[in-house]
Amino acid sequence: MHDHTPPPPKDDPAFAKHDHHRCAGEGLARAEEILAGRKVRLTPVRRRTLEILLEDHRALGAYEVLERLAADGFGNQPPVAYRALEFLVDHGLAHRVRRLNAFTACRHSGQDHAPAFLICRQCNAVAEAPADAVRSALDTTADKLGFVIERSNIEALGLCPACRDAA
Amino acid sequence: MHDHTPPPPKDDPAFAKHDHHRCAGEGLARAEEILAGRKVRLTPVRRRTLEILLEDHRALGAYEVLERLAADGFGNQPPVAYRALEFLVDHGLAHRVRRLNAFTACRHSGQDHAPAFLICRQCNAVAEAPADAVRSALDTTADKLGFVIERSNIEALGLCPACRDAA
DNA sequence: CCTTGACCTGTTATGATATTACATAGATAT
DNA sequence: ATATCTATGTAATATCATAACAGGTCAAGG
Ligand SMILES: [Zn+2]
Ligand SMILES: [Zn+2]
Ligand SMILES: [Zn+2]
Ligand SMILES: [Zn+2]
Repeated sequence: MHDHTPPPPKDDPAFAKHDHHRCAGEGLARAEEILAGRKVRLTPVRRRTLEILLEDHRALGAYEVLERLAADGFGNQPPVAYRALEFLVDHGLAHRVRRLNAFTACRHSGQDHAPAFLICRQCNAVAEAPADAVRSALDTTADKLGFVIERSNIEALGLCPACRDAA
Repeated sequence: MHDHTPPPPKDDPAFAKHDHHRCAGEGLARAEEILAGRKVRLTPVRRRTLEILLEDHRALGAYEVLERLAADGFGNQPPVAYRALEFLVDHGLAHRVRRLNAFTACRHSGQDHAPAFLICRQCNAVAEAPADAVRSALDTTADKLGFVIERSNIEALGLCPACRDAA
């Protein structure tokens, strides 16, 4: 007789070793595809901002992004970063993580969308978890009160698999 | 022949006319009960802060609270408000609404807890919706990735029943 | 009683996050 | 080429939040 062990957890790229160079490259490529359809431009600042966010599966504060941009020869005043970030968020290429007052690259540009964020308090990794079930539960809840949801943010703080094991 | 219309939505107090004087009074009374058990004090500033939050089913920014406190003869520097608010949040008598950088009185002190917030973008009402189903969906989602949730915030922006009807 | 120590309040100063307003430059369309 | 729209840069300011310290209140233990 053999055990029916539960299926091993499927790690999110944010929490597992992976070919991140490729991961980031794909993010950028997908962004270009998506924007090509719309009549908007992925200008140098915007592109660079996205690259910066894609470097890591973390969320960066606007000022952190700004420093990087300034170092790359772009403007060094807050609106430079905030505008580029707003553009990315508006086009679904990045998300704002309210709990952290920070921004993170979207890892599912175009698809799915309406993620839940899982934030590791130890290593600061931010994963975008599929949230269809969560959204649907939330919609049902709101519906019972006659409330119409337009936008929502679902964010959880805790420990990623690696940091939990290390503890 | 009669219609089987779906059951009417059960309004949250935040969205419906109700005896708010009583609603606020109960909030304060419940706070006293809860704190009585613990060895902490509901000092004048703290009590007044809670009263201010209870006045309305809205979320108030810390500086808004501070103004009110100062007008009542308390200190007029940010820590005065932030400390009182932190105390209330720590003891489950108020919640922080991250989307608004603001605080709202808890309407279910002691009970349940781990609400989802429904924020009306029109009238600014904030309702605390029961979030058990949502949390459970979120836990399941996190579990699949091996992530352990410690705290989470679930907030939705949209239109309350009244404002939706008005539109 | 009166000292001690915990806790609370007040104040100063500063840090962190975000937006408004305006000027200039670049792209697009006629 | 010119008008128009969009994007960028900068200055100034608004908004949100915390650190550090000084003084006051109060209850417990001597
Ligand atoms: Zn990656
Ligand atoms: Zn981690
Ligand atoms: Zn009420
Ligand atoms: Zn409303």
